Amino acid sequence: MVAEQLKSTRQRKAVSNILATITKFSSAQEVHKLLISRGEKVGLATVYRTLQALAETGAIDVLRNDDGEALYRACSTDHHHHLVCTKCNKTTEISAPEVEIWTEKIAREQGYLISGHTIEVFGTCANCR
Amino acid sequence: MVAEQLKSTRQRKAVSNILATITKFSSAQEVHKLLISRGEKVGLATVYRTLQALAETGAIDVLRNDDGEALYRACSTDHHHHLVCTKCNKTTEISAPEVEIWTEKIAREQGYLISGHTIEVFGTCANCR
DNA sequence: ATGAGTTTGACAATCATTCTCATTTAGGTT
DNA sequence: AACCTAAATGAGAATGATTGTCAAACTCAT
Repeated sequence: MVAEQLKSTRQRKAVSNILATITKFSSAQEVHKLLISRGEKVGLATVYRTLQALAETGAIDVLRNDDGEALYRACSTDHHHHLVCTKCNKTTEISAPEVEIWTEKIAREQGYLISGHTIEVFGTCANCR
Repeated sequence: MVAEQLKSTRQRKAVSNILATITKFSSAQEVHKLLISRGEKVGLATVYRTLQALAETGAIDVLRNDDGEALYRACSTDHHHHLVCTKCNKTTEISAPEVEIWTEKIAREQGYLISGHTIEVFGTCANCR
């Protein structure tokens, strides 16, 4: 299990740059369209690969919408969760130390070895009300 | 918006019966295979439709695995969350009043009108360790 | 500048899920 | 019991996100 070294390419920079300007969770398809509309030439498969790679390193966050599509967003690097607007996908990061602790406790009680958890809160943001 | 009345069909009963015997989250495809292997003649599309219908009424729970596939399971009807084994998909229901409260608080602080939330804890169960 | 290993892109291939529509059925009505 | 009509089913086509393929282009240490 050797650590992968990601090479710095024009395409990867473009994806990272776009992500830095978006505050909502976006699908690979959306990111790709944005890139194209900006005049960046990047293949769709490359966008998929880049987003997945970034997600694996923890550089960006992933979640699934109701249709099972993967949505990505650049976030702070420390552990946190999300408050997501179901209308516009706008996202607010939230942290919840107490919930983390609860999670650990529950798992231990049931004999599980925790590998991760998902906590997303969905609703309508102030703007979309 | 008139309430739909679901007719009682052989196929729907078969799906419900199978679900009652499964304690892990299963995909529509898996449920379909199980039905077939039991000699039940049910179309794949019907399994999909039935599972979705059941999920909509809240009769069964849905969640998405890492690949974005929808997984279903018959659960208790009151509000709860899940501890899911990532190896075998075995599931333990958990309830978390304190987390519900926290959820409400956070949303209110951020001006969101909550529509729902997802809390799933993933790990390896005692058997799969 | 060079070479090995990565990455990319165009497009084909997957695969879960949904759609279509002709045929069958459930459940209420005579 | 035969009838009616909306709902449900099934077989297969269609969709659409995601992944695989592989030759060509690129990165980066030397």
